Amino acid sequence: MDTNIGAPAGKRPPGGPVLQGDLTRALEAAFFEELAAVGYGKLSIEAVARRAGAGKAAVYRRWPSKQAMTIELTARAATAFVRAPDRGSLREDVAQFVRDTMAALSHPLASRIVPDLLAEGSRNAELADALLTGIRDPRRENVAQILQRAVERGELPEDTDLELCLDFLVSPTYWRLAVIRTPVDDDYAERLTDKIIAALKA
Amino acid sequence: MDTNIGAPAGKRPPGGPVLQGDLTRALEAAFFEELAAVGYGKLSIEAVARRAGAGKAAVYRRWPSKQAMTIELTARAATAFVRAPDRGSLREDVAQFVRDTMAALSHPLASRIVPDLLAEGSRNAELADALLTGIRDPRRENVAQILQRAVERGELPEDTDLELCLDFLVSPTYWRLAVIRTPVDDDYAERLTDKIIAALKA
DNA sequence: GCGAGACGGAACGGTTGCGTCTCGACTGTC
DNA sequence: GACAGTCGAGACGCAACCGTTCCGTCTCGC
Repeated sequence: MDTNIGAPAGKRPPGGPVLQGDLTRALEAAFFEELAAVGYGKLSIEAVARRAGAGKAAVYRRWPSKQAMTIELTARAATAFVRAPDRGSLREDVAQFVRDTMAALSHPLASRIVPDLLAEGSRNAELADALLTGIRDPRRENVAQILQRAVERGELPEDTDLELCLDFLVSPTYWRLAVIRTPVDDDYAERLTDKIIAALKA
Repeated sequence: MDTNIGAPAGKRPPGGPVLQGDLTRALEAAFFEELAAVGYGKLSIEAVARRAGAGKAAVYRRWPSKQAMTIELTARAATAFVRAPDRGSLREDVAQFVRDTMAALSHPLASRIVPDLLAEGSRNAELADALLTGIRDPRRENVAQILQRAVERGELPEDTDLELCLDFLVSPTYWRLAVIRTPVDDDYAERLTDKIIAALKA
């Protein structure tokens, strides 16, 4: 299974001791697999090391705690998915955004990990902060650009309610793939896009 | 804090030994509080008993396991929120549904517990089954009635995509209150209703 | 007011994970 | 080829929780 969420890591930290990059990557993959398998609450460092075929010390040499490991790795993984280039029209921008979101949430690990971390965020302020600034804010900004471009093109009215429209752009896809976990096809994406645009314009 | 999610319980099981109803209710309240505080994965029977000021045996006398306790209590709590009476028009039906959903998800315990259990459901098939048949299916049926009534009134076309419309009815509210956890006001509910209806009709 | 049994509390042996530490083995650099 | 540092493995003491069992007390229905 593809467990490579986000960018690979080399030897880190830059000025510190030389850790084996292969092992670092193996630990990162093991972390995400374990996180998807048991959830943040029951995730143990021991299990991550075991899954990677490593000793516990190899983990503690790289990250001081489960929370620090989670924050660093998820933040890095999330930023790999941020971009929303201008495709010329609101219809195409939204369609592409929906496809991108579906692709991200169709990842078998991501669709289990994301809801779990969000739920954990409601009880763990530091983790919530990291998720907000590392994932929600950049995504939100990108999505806002889609709407702003549409306003400039005259496809949406000047007084468009950005806040509300942002919710509409993401929520149906998230609901479908990460909450009720029902698979989608290309046709669904098309029909969903039509309805989203109708909502944005209302 | 109001921790009374769902209906109260008397002495149960009906034909079994006589358990103290007050204690049963205290244990149920403690269960939901603990579930909201630490999540399903880290919830321990010891902590529930401790929170209720009871011995562990008092819990095990009532429920054989954490999973059984969760399934019984959440299913009971959820069915307390199921109804969608005909209010005469699609606009009013949707507005009421949005208000009901917001009220349910604004409960400080529910907004933490629901996402947590849904995330847990992705790794626990039995729990997922219970949530689906106990919560999703009845809710889904009720929401479908709103749409069917609208079709009969001629407010929606005959070939309305029920599946897709169902997603649109719930997802923005869930997203807002349970995922990004941003409070809403009455005005937000009104504007949200308008956009939902625009999406349904598209 | 009697007896059954539920009550809070505490202890049982067993499991799991914590974070630290110590092995001997291996690796990469100079 | 010497040496510093990482490697897998796992033992360490500590803590939490598991589900069960036993106290002595108290509550309830009869």
